[in-house]
Amino acid sequence: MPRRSAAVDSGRRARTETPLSRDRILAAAVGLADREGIESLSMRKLAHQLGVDPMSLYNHVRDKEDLLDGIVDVVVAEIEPAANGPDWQSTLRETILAARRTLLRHPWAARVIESRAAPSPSTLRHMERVMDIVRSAGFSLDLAHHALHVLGSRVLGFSQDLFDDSEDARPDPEAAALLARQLAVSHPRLGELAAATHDGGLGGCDDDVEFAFGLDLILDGLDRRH
Amino acid sequence: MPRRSAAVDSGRRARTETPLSRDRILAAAVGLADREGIESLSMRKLAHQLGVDPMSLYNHVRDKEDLLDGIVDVVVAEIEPAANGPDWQSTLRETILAARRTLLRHPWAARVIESRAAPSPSTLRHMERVMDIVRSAGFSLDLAHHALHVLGSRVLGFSQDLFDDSEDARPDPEAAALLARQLAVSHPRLGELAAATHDGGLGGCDDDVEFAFGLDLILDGLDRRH
DNA sequence: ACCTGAACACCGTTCAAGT
DNA sequence: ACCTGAACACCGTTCAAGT
Repeated sequence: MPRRSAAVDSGRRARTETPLSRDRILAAAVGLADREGIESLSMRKLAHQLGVDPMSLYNHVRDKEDLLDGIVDVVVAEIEPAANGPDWQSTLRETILAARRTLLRHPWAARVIESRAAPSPSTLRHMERVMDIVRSAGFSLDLAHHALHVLGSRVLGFSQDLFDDSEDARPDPEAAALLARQLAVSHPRLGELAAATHDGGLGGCDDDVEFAFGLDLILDGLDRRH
Repeated sequence: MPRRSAAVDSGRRARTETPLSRDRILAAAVGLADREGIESLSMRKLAHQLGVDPMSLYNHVRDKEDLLDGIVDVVVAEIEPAANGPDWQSTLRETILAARRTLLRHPWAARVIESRAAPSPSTLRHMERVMDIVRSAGFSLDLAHHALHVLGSRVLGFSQDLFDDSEDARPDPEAAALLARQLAVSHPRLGELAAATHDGGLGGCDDDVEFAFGLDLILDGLDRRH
């Protein structure tokens, strides 16, 4: 019975609202991933949310891989181009920080980008911008190439902080202190690090500060090799 | 009928061969992932390969997440510690290259490591080694902390080359040349890069060279800030 | 041309039952 | 203590049928 009423809804929607389209599907998929996490993004749930039969999606999307390619392209296209700064460092820095801001809005996106075999059109456009900045600054083709590699995932705004530092992944203060004391026994070098941070755990660092440190270190290194 | 004979086999095995254990399960899982890829690693296939009922695994492993935690720990434990070199740079370099060699043997491992929320015991041991190298070299706690972050996934041997450069992902030469000409129209900076590489495609770079370039750039940068 | 529903071949895991 | 099988609640996708 809910089945039937859903079918009626979808019939109504198809006539009175915008019909199904690839863009509408991709937008809904991004929204679903933002709201419920990427692991909750299934063809079936996505169809349900659009008020449509699961198989209807396949008229606009080849398969789930194609859907993932599509939402990556949508997200990367959100990265706003940076204005030209006084030197290549500041333009490149702003470009990469703009990418980071976009990726922080879609926390699932970094992982999905990594899982794609090839760059999407918007990703190519973004890489082109990065290459243009360094080539215009006079980098040799070879150094520009190295730059693209060493900047790695930073080009797309994520630095691969391997473990979860997020607020809600942190234990409460006394648990963190206990952990730090235990760590100090078996892993003294990590222990002293944990003891020095604000909350006594291994997390608790400022991601923005760490990202900027790494980015500037790389920009400096490239400048010296330039 | 195959069902029944499998049950008999498993009964036989349980008496004549080593019984099921967490270690045996993890070893089989690593082997399965090595041979057929991580996407083929399911609880059901793993049980089948061990000649055992799927649910038997749950006596030694809490759930699939626990299994993934386990195989990450096994792989990272394979990283051999580096001997002390003449300076901290060479010791750290060798430690990170050792990690890279291990991760290259298990191409699926980098992605699984990234998906874990917290470092495994062997990962902590490895990070402890890295921290010990820089602290023994006189790095301040703060700089050592930054170092761990900026080295990022390189500590575990992967540099996050975002897109597939592998041999078999490369198109044939004439197709690559065509792609390069098309790229040159819409993305001139990427086009000139593609034209300059050996096969005319965007891939075709030497991953080892790129990894070493990035690693040395970071080591130099850390040295200057030291 | 687009949408649908039934069906197939998979998943991970709970639970009650066996030894 | 360990193992098992049936069962549940999911997946992605093929295919034949509808409009």
